[in-house]
Amino acid sequence: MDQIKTVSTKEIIFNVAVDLFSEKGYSNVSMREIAHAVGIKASSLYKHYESKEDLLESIFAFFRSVLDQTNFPAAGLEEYLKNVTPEEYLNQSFLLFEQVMWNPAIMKIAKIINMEQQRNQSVRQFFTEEFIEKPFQITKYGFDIMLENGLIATVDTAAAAEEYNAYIIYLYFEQNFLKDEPDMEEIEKRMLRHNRFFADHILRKEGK
Amino acid sequence: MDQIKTVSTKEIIFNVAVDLFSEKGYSNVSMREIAHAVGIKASSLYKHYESKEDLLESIFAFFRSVLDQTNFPAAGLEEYLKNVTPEEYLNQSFLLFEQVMWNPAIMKIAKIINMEQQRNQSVRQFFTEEFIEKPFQITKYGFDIMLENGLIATVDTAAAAEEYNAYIIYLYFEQNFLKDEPDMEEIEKRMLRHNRFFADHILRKEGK
DNA sequence: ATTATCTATAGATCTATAGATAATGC
DNA sequence: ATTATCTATAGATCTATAGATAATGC
Repeated sequence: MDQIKTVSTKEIIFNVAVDLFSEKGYSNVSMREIAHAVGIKASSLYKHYESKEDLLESIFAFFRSVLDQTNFPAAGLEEYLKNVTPEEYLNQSFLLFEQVMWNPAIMKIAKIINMEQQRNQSVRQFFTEEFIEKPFQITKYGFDIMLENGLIATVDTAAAAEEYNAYIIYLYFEQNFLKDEPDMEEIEKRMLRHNRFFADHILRKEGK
Repeated sequence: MDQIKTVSTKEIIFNVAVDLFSEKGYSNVSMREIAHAVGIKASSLYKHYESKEDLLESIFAFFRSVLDQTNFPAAGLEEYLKNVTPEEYLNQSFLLFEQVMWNPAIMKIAKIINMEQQRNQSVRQFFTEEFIEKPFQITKYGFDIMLENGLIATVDTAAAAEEYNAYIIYLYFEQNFLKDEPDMEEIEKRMLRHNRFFADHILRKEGK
């Protein structure tokens, strides 16, 4: 039995605000402009959100909740890694990452955070943790396991993990923050090339 | 015969604006606030700059002129490359890059551009060219020469150049856009590690 | 009956200009 | 004499609230 999902006015306001804030920046979007795009008057917005700041905070809260729900499965990783090549593992990891971070709503919010970082230090801190620190830990952990099992060449796994993730974050910066419209096809192509390049030059054992 | 460099009010306004815009974002800084930091009244600003937008444009113009003046010397590169190791070359290139891009004023303006990208597409385009496209061309050119001369391992120089620069841009993003105060010592340390890691794993010829 | 929207508007703030006054340069 | 600053203020715009009116749910 399917249930029809009706979109509440509150949700419409939320989505319109994400669109406009990500395109023009928080300060350059007025409540009147949001209301007009929704199809109501500015004063009516205040029935749904206490203030403009509250609206922004709810966007950040959504971002937090999405990332909080995302747990990259660490359990079973050891077993899994025995049955794949390093390149396959990297490609598989990218699929998980892609679902979360290369998701349209999240990309827009990341753009807002990037523009409005000075406004909310705790959100920027959260973004840094989720986007830089956690991926580093997970990537290093995977490399450590592969190294222990003799599946990859001897390498400084911390340096390798940082180098590996740097490219991904660079790609996000280039495509999501510097371009009007990210090109998902190009992104996937370049990620696959990155994974192959990295697997071939950093991880591959001599003669293999 | 030394000449004392007196700083004009116009220059003071410029510097104060760069500081405030980079800290709070263009839209969150009022002309009154700038004037107060300079020590004059807001109306007096208009003797020096036609408008707030004009002030921002002059900051972007300064950014353009600094980068336009910077020409990485391509002439003589072939000869130079014969007498250094790949790692030494990368370290040397970083010194040039550091002087331009890891310079306090340029870093602040880059931060403004990052925050206000939606405001001025031509500046963002210029930033992309100078920060991503040109460095890629130069880096690839250097790798090509070294490859021709048999100084490095056989490698896809385009992929290698992109990978190499991605880390540098990532580091800029992390330190200049995500942190309050970039740590120059840490940046140099990590750049040197990056160069060594890259030279060892990507460029180094077998058995060398 | 309750909730969502509207009109009208307060009060703050922002950019920019007009014209008076003070400071500077020859 | 010219240039830089000031005071005063116009005119626009922005967030948010008060209270009236319309729409919705039981």
